[in-house]
This record gives sequence, structure tokens and C-alpha cells, in this order.
Amino acid sequence: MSQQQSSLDLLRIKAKFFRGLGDVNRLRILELLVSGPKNVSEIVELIGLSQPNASAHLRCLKDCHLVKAKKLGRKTFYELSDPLIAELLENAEHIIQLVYKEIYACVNYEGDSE
Amino acid sequence: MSQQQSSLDLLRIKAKFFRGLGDVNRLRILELLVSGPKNVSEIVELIGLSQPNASAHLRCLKDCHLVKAKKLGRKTFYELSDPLIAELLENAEHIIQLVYKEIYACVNYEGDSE
DNA sequence: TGTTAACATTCCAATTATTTGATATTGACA
DNA sequence: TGTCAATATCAAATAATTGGAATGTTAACA
Repeated sequence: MSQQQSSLDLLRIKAKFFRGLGDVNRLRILELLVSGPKNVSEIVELIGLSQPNASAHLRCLKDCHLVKAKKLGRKTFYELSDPLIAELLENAEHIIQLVYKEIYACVNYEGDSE
Repeated sequence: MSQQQSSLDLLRIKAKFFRGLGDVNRLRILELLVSGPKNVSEIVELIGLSQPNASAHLRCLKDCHLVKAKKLGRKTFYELSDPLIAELLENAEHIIQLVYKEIYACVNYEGDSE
């Protein structure tokens, strides 16, 4: 019983982790942070979100443990919670390129809509 | 198409890809498929979803290009669209282990079979 | 033909996510 | 103290997701 509950908890954590990655604006923020920590104003300016919206996404990313925050004076700097997250994003991009190539190859067959 | 448009398209594809991973039941299905293709009835029985719900999640996974489907007679077999997706799941688990290190031990470490 | 097994799809209600605008909090500094 | 700059939070509207029940579709076979 506690075993199943535990593995369900782990699944929930994993799902939340991936859901954090499942939004265009959050991906933009993360890809920005690959090059190093940025504070909220920089993120707002570079990405073009409203400040409250950026803060909401940053809170989500923090809740998913994708980023961590450091306060310096009145600025809050955000950075990837682990460098491996940059690798994960790269790996995902690689996979996406692969599966799209496969789809193009499948065009040779026929009639596969979509 | 402009450069900005196509990079936004790529971002959307990536976000959709990750969103497909962002649900407990879809993760369960994917982890089941790591061991090889399964048809819908098997998935329904092994995971305990209703058949329509399983079909809906499988459709989502297919739309995100996380799985591909093959029809054999009246059965539909689903499998990972690429073996690298299994690696991605492992990598993510590793990262989660790192960033949740304080609670991951409690969650995972009681001899679970995964 | 008719029946059944295996899936897919549609509709609907409940929940959850996202964005926007307004407001609150907090730190730095005159 | 008062003000401003930086960020967070709240409340409400909109949009997206999820699951269940019923129904539709297709392949196999008598």
C-alpha cells in the first residue's frame, strides 16, 4: 500500500516536472536561462511577457523544481536548478528532430493524414 | 515563413511534446511501453483505465509524437516512437532525483520494482 | 447477412491553467 | 520618514484538460 502510494507520488512529481516544461513561454524562459542566471526584469524585457505573467511562470518553474531563485537586494535572479536540465532540453530537441524525420519518411507510404 | 515564425513553431512543438509527458496516466502508459509494444486492451488491463480514457491518452501521445500506432487486425499496437524516449524518461528521473534529493529518498527507496 | 471484439470518437461536466489588471510587499536610498 | 524600483500576489475572465457515459466504426467470423 505504501509502496504503490510512493510510486504514485513519484509519478506525480515526474508529471509535474514535465508539465512545467509544457508551455511555450516557460520553455523560452528556460532556454534563456541556459546561458546563465537572469533577474525578472531582464527576463521580462528579453521575452516580452508582462511582469506578472513572467512571475507566474517563474513560480511554476520553481514549483516544478526546474529553476531556483536567489534574491540579491531587490532583484530576484533565477537559474536552472541543475545544468542537466539544459541537456534534457537538447536531448528533447534531438528526439523531436528524429521523430519528424520519421514522419517525413512515412510520407513515402501513403495516405497517412496528419 | 520567417525565421521567428519557424522558431516559434519549433517551440510550440517542443511544448506539446513535453505536455504529452505531463500527465500521470500518460507516463504510466509510456513506462509500460518501454518494455515493448502493447495493444489497447493490454494497456487498459495493466493500468486500470477505462478504455475510452486510455484511447484518449494514446491519441494525445500520438499527437505529441511520443508513440506510434500499428494496426494488426482489429487490434492497435502502440510503441514508443523512438527508443530515445525511454532514455529521456530515465534522464528526467535522474534529474528529479537530484533536484528532489531531500524527499526523493522517502518516495523511492523502499524496494520498488521500477 | 448478423454478431461480436477491439478501438475510436463525441458530448458534457468538473477541474485546472493561463493571462490580464490591480494591488501588495520588500529593499534601497534621499 | 517617504518614494521609487523590483517583484510577488490576488481576483476574475478565458481557455485548455480530464474523465465518464454513450455511441460510432471496423475487422473477423459464423
